[in-house]
Amino acid sequence: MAVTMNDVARAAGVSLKTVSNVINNYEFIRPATKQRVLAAIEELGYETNLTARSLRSGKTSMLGLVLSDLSVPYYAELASDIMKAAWARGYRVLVEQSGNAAAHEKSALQGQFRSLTDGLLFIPLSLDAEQIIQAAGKKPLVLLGEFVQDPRLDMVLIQNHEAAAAVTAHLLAEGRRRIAVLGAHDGDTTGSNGLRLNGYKAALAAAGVEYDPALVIDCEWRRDGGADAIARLLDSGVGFDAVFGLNDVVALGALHELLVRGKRVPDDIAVAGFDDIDEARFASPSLTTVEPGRAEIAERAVELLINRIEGNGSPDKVEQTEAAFSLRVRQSAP
Amino acid sequence: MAVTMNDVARAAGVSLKTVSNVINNYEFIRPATKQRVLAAIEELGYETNLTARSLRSGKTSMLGLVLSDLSVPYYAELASDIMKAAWARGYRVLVEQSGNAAAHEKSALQGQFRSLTDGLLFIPLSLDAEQIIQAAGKKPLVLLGEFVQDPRLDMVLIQNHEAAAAVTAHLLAEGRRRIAVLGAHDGDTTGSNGLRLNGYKAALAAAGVEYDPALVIDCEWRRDGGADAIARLLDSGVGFDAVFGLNDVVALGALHELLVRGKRVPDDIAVAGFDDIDEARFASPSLTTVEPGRAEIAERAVELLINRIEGNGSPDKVEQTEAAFSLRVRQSAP
DNA sequence: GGCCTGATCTGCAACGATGTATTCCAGCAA
DNA sequence: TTGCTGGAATACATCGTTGCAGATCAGGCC
Repeated sequence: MAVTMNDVARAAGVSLKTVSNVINNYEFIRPATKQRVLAAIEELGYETNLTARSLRSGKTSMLGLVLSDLSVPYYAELASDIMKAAWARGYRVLVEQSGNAAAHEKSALQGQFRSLTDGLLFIPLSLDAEQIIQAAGKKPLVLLGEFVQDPRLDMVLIQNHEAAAAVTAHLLAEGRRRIAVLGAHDGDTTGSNGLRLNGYKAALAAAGVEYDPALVIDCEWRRDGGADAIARLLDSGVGFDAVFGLNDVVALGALHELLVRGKRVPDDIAVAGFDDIDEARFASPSLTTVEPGRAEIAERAVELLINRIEGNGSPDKVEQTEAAFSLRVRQSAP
Repeated sequence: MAVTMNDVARAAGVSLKTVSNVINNYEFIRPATKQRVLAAIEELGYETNLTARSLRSGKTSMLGLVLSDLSVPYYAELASDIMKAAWARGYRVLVEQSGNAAAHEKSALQGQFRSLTDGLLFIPLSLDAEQIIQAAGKKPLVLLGEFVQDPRLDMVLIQNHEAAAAVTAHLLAEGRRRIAVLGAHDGDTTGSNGLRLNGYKAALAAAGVEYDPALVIDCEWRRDGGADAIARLLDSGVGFDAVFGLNDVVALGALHELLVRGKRVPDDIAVAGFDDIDEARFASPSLTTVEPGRAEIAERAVELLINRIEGNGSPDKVEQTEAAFSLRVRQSAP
């Protein structure tokens, strides 16, 4: 079997507990003893059994990350950043794909998944704040600001409204007046879709341009969703001179379909997205979009969660921070 | 604190071990007792402590997945598939990003990461077979057939050679004769780069077309790598009428740069890739590529690894399977 | 010398589950 | 009645660590 602390202790001629103390950097250990223990560890090739440590200490040094699906580029890139940030602080990340199913999200919040982690980073898509508060246990939980907003929960937010307004304002400044929105339903007011739609409306209003519900097309936030949506819009005969995809893959799907249909981008129709995934820079034409502060979100969320876990900071004060966004103007909407 | 088996046992008026037996579906339990225990579990909201179970049983029900970076689309999509396949069999996946660093890969093979998992799925990029065998412990290990090939190791392979040959043959059949290759060095013979390059050479030879080392440009397997590489090629003045990016992002980076430079694709230059990431279908023009059997790879690798873990199948026989690939002809090289 | 202090190290219990061995008991054959 | 069988439940040890309380010992001070 594997080498245990007991073996190391025997080899070094000290007690098991002293080995434990050495490993945990206990202050009062004679240098000579420490050397002896470290030598024995080296010689035997001892590795701490993390499972046993977890059981005893009640900590797993793992953060849970709940998102819909890693095959969504924005989430994959965010997950990568989060894992690096966690790694740098001595934590690992266990990813759970909810597939955007409410039941699955709920089980991730309370089930055994929870017991494997010291805290959760959660990108809710189906559950609302009330359900989250209901389902969540006592362990630290930080929401990543996509859909849900609530004063009772720690979260790191995207400036959905402001960023969407900035994109829209940019399109308006270019002279576009009929800007289609893909990925929201006319009535939406909450969630990323609603918040971004409202940002869009606000920018229109600020520019004195009339809001036309016929330009708002709902779709799945996927490439094929964007392609379908723009196809429907084209077929409907409603006129438009720009497209704002509420995320990049929707915009890219739409861009593809526009080009297939022989539209010139940006000459006939400008296209803009939201997320600034790596792909946006290399699309043809490259995609104008908004960078929501992904690196900052990952960094802050991990930091906040770990502070909660380790009991740093003010425990009673709910922390809500917003990441800084920035517009990335590229060829699709120069 | 959390509810333990002991609490459940007390509530149900049975011994702790009986609760354990119920949970583990032990055969001989009176239905009435089982009911009582289940009721108590329900009432108290008991959840198995997986850490304790792991310590006692020596199994974590977690698979490790070591890859370079989740922000690489192919890996993200593969990881998503793998997680679903594992989930369906009652396992979770713990992802470790090696960042393509040998030291990091090595530590993932032997370090504490290993002790958290029952087995490892490994996509080696820096280590060779010898190093892997040296570093790997006794726990099950399945390589995902990207770079390394060795008769001593379990693995699920991509048909790098054949698939690359198929792509090349397709370009040749179109009448292309000067096909640039991006992502390999002229001398490469091993690894995905070498194997794919060899497939390319074989297809050229089969068609009686001369191999020109000047058309082989090495680069990082990233979008910007592909863009840089094609820029260098264009600047060098070497003539070419097609580009084979050894993976999709390289091809897409090249495609972007070609269009920026005013080349018409596919009229002036055809472009093909390798991987069939979702993005390939929606690029403009859409990217001709080869689907390496990603879903099958994920499924088989997980199945094989779990069989190893659970001791099914023939333990002495090294398992090596190849996934079926298929060419996806799209606009960039019709 | 006796006592106190603080550095250093040790022993034991405990985290929450499972494996093994054992007990208990009803049913049935002898 | 006795003995046996096998279903059903249990007791106890155990996985490898860490927390806690305590033991040991040298040095300083009265």
